[in-house]
Order: sequence, then structure tokens, then C-alpha cells
Amino acid sequence: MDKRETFYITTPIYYPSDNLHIGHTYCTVMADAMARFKRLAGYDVMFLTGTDEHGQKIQKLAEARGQKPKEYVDAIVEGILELWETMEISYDDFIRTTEPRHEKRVQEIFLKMHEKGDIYKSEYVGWYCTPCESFWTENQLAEGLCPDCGRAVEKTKEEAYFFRLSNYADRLVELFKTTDFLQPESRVNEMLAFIDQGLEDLCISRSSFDWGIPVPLDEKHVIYVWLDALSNYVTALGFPELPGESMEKYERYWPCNVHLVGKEIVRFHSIIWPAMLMSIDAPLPKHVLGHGWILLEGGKMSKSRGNIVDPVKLIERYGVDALKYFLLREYTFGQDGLFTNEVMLNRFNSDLANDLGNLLSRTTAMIDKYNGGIVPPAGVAEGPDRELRDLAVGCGEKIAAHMEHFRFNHALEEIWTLIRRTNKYIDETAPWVLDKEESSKERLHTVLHNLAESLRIVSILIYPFMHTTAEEIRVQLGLGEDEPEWADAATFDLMGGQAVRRGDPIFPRLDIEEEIAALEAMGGAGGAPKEDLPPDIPYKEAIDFEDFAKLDLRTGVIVSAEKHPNADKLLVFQVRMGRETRQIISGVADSYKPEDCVGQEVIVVANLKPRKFRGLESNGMLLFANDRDKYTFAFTKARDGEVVS
RNA sequence: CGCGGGGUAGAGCAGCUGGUAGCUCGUCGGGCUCAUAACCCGGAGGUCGUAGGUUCAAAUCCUUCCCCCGCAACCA
Repeated sequence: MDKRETFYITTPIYYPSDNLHIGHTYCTVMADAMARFKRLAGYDVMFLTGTDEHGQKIQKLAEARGQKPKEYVDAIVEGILELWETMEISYDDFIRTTEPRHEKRVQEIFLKMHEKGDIYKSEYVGWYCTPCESFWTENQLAEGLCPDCGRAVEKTKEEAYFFRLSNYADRLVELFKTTDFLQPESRVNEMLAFIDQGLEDLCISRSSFDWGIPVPLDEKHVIYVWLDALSNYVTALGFPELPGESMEKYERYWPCNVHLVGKEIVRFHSIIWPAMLMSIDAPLPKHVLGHGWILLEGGKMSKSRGNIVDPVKLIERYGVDALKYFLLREYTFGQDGLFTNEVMLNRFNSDLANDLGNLLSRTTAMIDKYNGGIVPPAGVAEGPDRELRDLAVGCGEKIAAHMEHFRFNHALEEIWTLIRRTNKYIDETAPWVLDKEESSKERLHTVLHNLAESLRIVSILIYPFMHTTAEEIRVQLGLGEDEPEWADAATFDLMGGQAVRRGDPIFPRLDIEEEIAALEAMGGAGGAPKEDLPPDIPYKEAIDFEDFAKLDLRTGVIVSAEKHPNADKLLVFQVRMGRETRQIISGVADSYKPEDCVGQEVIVVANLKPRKFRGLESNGMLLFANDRDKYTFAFTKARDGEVVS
């Protein structure tokens, strides 16, 4: 029986509606570093990641491409697995919510909650768009119309199952107030405020689409996202028990040490998930940690804005370890951080090439040159030796302390303090001077030994964060390819007699301007892509000519424009269309200033029913080209008031 | 008063369980030559958004206001 302490860490399961970007990579890299650190520190680690593959959105995306949902997600999941392989993510299990092991157990969980009396059938009042075959909640509607197609929706009552989330409000408040369940702490108030508004029971089934796990005992329904997705953290461990299948992992690893999640889903993980577990009388995870977002210049990264940083391109160019180092070193856990190519490249040069790479290079070069490539044994400590040795030997403990709080940036900073100190040590001891006199050879050997020792310790310390680099350093130092022992980082003077093997620079210095130019030319790796294609949006279903003929399109010209007094994004236009001038409202305030619109020729959908927006009536609609939330007038050179067809 | 995050040297950030402001890059000057024009030392540069308050002492705690950024609302 394995007596080691266990450590169970998870990432969210990602939604495979598209390829992943650096935000997902960031989260997964953090989890990986933590997992590797804990393994090295002697824990029995379980590191889980996966994909959340059900839901209406996937079903529709698949349909739009004429695929079965499973086919569609299979292709994307393959890409995700490849990415994690490239990133050398050391997950122990990868769970897909479409796997039988998950689906069966989610049904079991549903039944358990049902038995507990926490699930009841009721009616879910919502809105149905017949052409889109989509079911929308009150909140999702756009001024009472379908948010997808803009057509009228019907109020329908959908039969649905609900979870009595409201029953658990008190216990949840207790959880937040008396434990450090949720971190960073700043999120706790947010959750308490949310609970304070009153928890509504949670709708956990849908019958308006079928890409999901069937509700047991009622196959008209499928289980709706959160119950399905959140359960992965236990189903992957074999809970609930199924006949003939082992719960060994569950017993060993649950409760989870850490759910690492993005700040946008902290709420689901710290309210719904614990409530579900309370309902089935399972122990709660020990911690939920919410990390921040990586932002690009100009705002959040998002698929629709096209400003996604493609991790694969960065890896191809700079290597996995460089990217991992940057992500872990640059950002403060829990806070948002800015990504730019320049910042990243500067880190590569100063920290990796100049400090670490160059230290290895000069150390091995000197051992080669001054001692025939053999690491000398320990000698008598003098001068700055003691300081270097103390710093090196104490570094591991400091890192461990930072890692307890997921402060990757501080942990790495500690290592670089040691690296810089070692560089300084070379200057202080000036081995090239010692080499000149026979009388100082002994001192020279001690210095060379200390340098090798310091780097050996560095190679252990960086192992959880950049293991390939660590291995390369160890090979160059003549330490072989065995996995290092964390404990050896706390001991000096282990080396002597190894034959160093000089290699190419482990991190060649980059020409920053050249690299920035290259990255921008590639596009998609930060900054604006040069050759920028419009977003790839599937075409809607074909319509008959009669449908088109229903539209009454006319030309117009904007005679005045102003901001809507009660809305941020709306502009109120007066549009002259031949004999009449109409008021039309458009949500383009982010793209146009009112004064720039006057005189603009436009195309108007003239027979759209008038509607009020925050108190002002809009009579018709203006046509715009929409590129990632950037609107451009679709205009005509014709006289205003003419028919467009 | 919708919710939340943030405003600290030219840039990007850390510090924020209170005690004379720190890191990286950049910049200026110097040193060294083992090394990837890298490394080492030193200097310049900040009234820590604003206005008050608590305190012997505040970037750090409390309050006011201003600005930025997400989310929400709103986008026919």
C-alpha cells in the first residue's frame, strides 16, 4: 500500500467549440507545474483535465458543418490532446464527458440527488424560436427577440428538472466564512453577495435538444451543463460506484486538493459544485482557486475578436519551456495580466538567455578550459562561498512556501535570485585570474566546484517548471539523465569528478525587433494579424426568394446622430429616406462617434417593426458589416429614398 | 449609486497581515573578458491616482472623488 500523501489537482474541462488559446494553456501549465512540483516533493499526485462536450452549442456547430456532434468534438479533442502533448502536460487522466464512464456515473449522481429529495420536476418558463429550434431564457433574449436570428419567439413552458440549490445557501455561507475553501479571498465577498441576493433553484435538464446525457427514468430530457460538467471531478475517479468497477481512486484521491479554475467560473465551482456534493453527502474539495485572465492590448482575448494568441506558434519558435517559464513567471496568480510579444521576448532574453543560459555556458566553458572538463571536488570555503552556498541550499524551502500559495512568479524569482548571485560570484572570484598562478589553482577548483553545485541545484529547482531544460543542464553538467531528487537541492558539495559536456546554448539570444516583426507577420501570436481574414462564421440555412422579398430595403442618409442617453452602446440616428426622416437606433457606439456619422449614406431595412430601446423608438434598421464587434456602414452611393433589391 | 478588478520610476509589474519604496526591461557612467555584445558594480528617475481620516508611523487600514479595464444591462 502506497503510504505517500496524495495530491489531487484539476483544471476545468474545456469546451471544445474551437481550438484552445493561451488562456487555456495558462491554466493547464499552472496545474502541470504544481503537479510536477508535488510529485518531485514526494506526493502521490493525481492530475486531471479533460473536455466538456455536450450542449446545444456543440450540437448546432456540428449541424452547421453537417457532422454528428461526436464527430465534431472528436476532431477538436484530438487537437487538444496534441497540444497537451506538445506542451508536455503531465496529466494522469483525461476525461471526456462523452465517455461511458462519465455518462453512467452522472446518471447515478442524478439519481442520488433525486433520492435525497433535492430534484423535482417543474416548468421552466422560457422562449422558443421555431426557425432556430432554440430555447432561450428570459435573460438571453434580445429585446424580446431571438438573439440568434432576431425573429419573434414564443413563450413556452418547458418541462424540466430542478435542483434545490436554495436548500444549501446556509451551508455555503458557512463554508465561505469559516474555511479558506475559496481563494483568492477577494472572491469570497463576491460569492457571499451572490448568495445574499437569494439562490434560485437550478435547472438541470433540457428537453429542447438532445446532445447530452439522458436523464435516468425520463429519456425525453438530457442533463444540462453544470451537473454534467462538474461531476467529471469525481466520475474520473470512479465515483459513484458502478457494479464491478473499482472506487479505489476515489477513495484514494477524493476530496480534491485544488480545483484550478478561471475567475469566470469561480461561481459555479464554489456554489453549485459544493451544493451538489452536499446533496449526495460527499466530502467537499479542499480548495477552489480562481486565476486571472491573460489580456491582450485592447482587452480580453476572445475568439470573436480574433486576437487569440496561438500557443503552438510560440512553442514552435521558442520551445515549450520558454513559454511555460514566461506564463508562470510573468503573471500574478489571481490577477489579470497583459500579454505582449515584447514583454515575452524580453523575458526570454534577459532571464533565459542572459542569466540562465549564459551562466551554464560560461560555467561549463571554464570547467573545460581550466580543469580539463572535470568538475573538481569540494574545497575550502572562503570569501563569498558561504553566501552562495547558503542561498542555494535554502532556495528550495522558499520555493515550497511560495508554491503552497500558487505563487509561481515568486517561486521562479527565488531561483533567479540564485542564478544572478551565481553570475555575480563569477565576477567576484574571477577564475580567469586564479588560473594564471599555480598558487591559486586550489582556489580555482573550489570556485569551479561551487559553480557546478549552484547550477546543479538550479537544475533541480526548475525541474517542476521546465523539466526539459533541467535535464539539458544536468546532461551538460555530467549528471546524467536520471530524474533529480528534490532533497538534493538542499545539500551542497555533492559533485566532483563529473565530466561536463558542453552543448549549444540552451536559450539562444533573440533579436527582439526581428522576432516581433516575424510574430506579427505570422499573425495570431499577439498584436494585430497582418493578413486578417474575417471570422469564419457558418452560413445560415438557405431561404426562399419569397423570404427575401419580404424585406423592404431602402437607401437613406444620416442627417443627425447622437448617443442614446440611457445606453452605452446605442446611437440614435435621424435617417432621411426621400420623403421622410426616421429615427433609427443602432448598437454601434463602440465603432462610430456620432459626429462622424452625419452625412453617411446607408441601407435601411424599412419594414422592420418599430421597437423601443431604453425608452426611444427605433423605426427600422441600418445595415452594417460586422467584423468582430467592429461595425462598418454598409452604404450605397445612390440617392436616398430608393429601393434596394 | 448594477457587480468586480485596477491606478506604484519611461515601460511592465511586485509590495498592500502598517515602520524611511522594490524587481525586470530601458537609460547614463564604470568594471571584466570565462561566457550567448552576454556578466558585474554604480547613478539618474516615483510627493505609491485625488482629497481627507485613523496612527508615534500608511503604498499598505477607513472615507470622498477622478480615471482605466472586465462582467452585467444594452446592441433591429
